[in-house]
Amino acid sequence: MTSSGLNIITTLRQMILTGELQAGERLAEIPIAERLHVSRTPIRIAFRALEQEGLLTKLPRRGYEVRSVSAIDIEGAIEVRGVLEGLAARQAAENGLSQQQVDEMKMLLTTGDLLFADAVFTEADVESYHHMNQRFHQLIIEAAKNPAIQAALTRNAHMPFASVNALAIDKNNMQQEAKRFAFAHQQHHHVFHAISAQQGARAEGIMREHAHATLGFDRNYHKLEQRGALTIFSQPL
Amino acid sequence: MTSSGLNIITTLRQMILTGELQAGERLAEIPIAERLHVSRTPIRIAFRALEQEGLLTKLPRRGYEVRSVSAIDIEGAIEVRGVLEGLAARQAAENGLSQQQVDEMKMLLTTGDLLFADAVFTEADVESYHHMNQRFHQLIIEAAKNPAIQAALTRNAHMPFASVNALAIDKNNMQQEAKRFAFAHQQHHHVFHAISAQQGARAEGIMREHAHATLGFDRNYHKLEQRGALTIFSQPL
DNA sequence: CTTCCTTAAATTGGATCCAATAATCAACTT
DNA sequence: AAGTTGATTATTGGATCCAATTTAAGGAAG
Repeated sequence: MTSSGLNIITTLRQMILTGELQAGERLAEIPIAERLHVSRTPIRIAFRALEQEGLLTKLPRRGYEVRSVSAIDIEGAIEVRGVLEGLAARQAAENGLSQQQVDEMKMLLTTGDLLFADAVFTEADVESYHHMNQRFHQLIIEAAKNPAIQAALTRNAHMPFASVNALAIDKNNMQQEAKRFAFAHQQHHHVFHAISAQQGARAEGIMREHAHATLGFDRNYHKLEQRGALTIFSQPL
Repeated sequence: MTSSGLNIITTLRQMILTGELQAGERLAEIPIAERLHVSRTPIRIAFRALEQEGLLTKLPRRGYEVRSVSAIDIEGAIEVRGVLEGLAARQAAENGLSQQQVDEMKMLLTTGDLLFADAVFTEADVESYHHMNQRFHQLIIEAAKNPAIQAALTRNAHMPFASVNALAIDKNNMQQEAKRFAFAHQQHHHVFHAISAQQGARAEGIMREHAHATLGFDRNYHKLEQRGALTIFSQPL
């Protein structure tokens, strides 16, 4: 009885995203199969799926390796997410929000506001913000009613985040980071306002810019990464 | 010795795209395996891959089915492609084209021009245009130097085209169709001009609009489809 | 000491076998 | 006659086996 209640693809994806399997690490079927106490069959399927997701790169006759991405790759993926979520925001504005969606968004925005009401911003707050933020973005994508957006995003979502692991924050400088988060959250308010007012073009523009808030703020995240103090969201702020 | 020189995923993808496997058709592993003279293993891998590509939908305990998409899905996917290729055009403009890329694009544009120089526009011309067009778009994506764009597009490329098969043209009305193609080709010229002039925003705008040329021109393609006179490109015009 | 050739190990790809589970159909009971 | 229950079938998921191929290593010869 293997311990995993969930399927192998999910397990492996988590192992990559959490950094348990490091970027550049070479993966062969048999060792991984033994490590997860399953046979090669599900591993083979998982490797191919993860390759399509962009988390693994196939090496001709040497298995797969965890994809490592450059800063350029990350910036490129952020641009892509920007235009996709921008499109989502515009279509959401065009479609209009349901009352239920409006209510939930207001609730999420208030939740975020409260995080910045306190004087201090802790790592626990980052976690809370992350959950709130994730749901907020998901709501807009749902409101766009365009399944192709979600499809394109899933392909991209994890892509840039295989090499680094977790939140794009400098844990040693939380005061500074709090300002970044607060700014990003202001953009949430503006996006919500634009969508509510059916201002599609404006909503799109804000959302595109908002994508850069993920980590484009200052470009020194490479240094942070090397210091091990960096963590990167697999979802935009 | 299996006959297929190419891999199973490609084979199945072609069968779906050409309509040999029809939209809504239910696919079980064993029958398909026998039909392609391979074992279940490669079929299982292929089904999952094709599911991720968006060509197949999984049915809980009943196998897979060829995804059928609605007109709304198609329009949504066109919007997505619009923003992605728009981004590509903008980044291409920002990066600038190499001399080699300029030369090839000019060559492609000339090739297209010649197709419309004749009085008549034949189905063979459509085929020629298709090849030229595909290369033109690919060149812009390459020039963008953003691998995330290509990744997001592959996920989307086939999505809307599982239900219909081939070219988005009304074969019974080639004169009219020729005008559509000619217009789309003019947009190619404009995009090329904007990119060459490093006008990123303009290049992006034209490209976004150009996506609609794929079939958004007149919205009666549903009727055409029902008449069996419709065919849809798996690449934009 | 270096280089080339031969051989063994590693590794993937495909085929088949076995188990688990859900769907379908038929029979039996009320 | 209809509904329910049980059995059979269909179908997927995982494990193991076999073949093909490539890489790596080691030994022999120059």
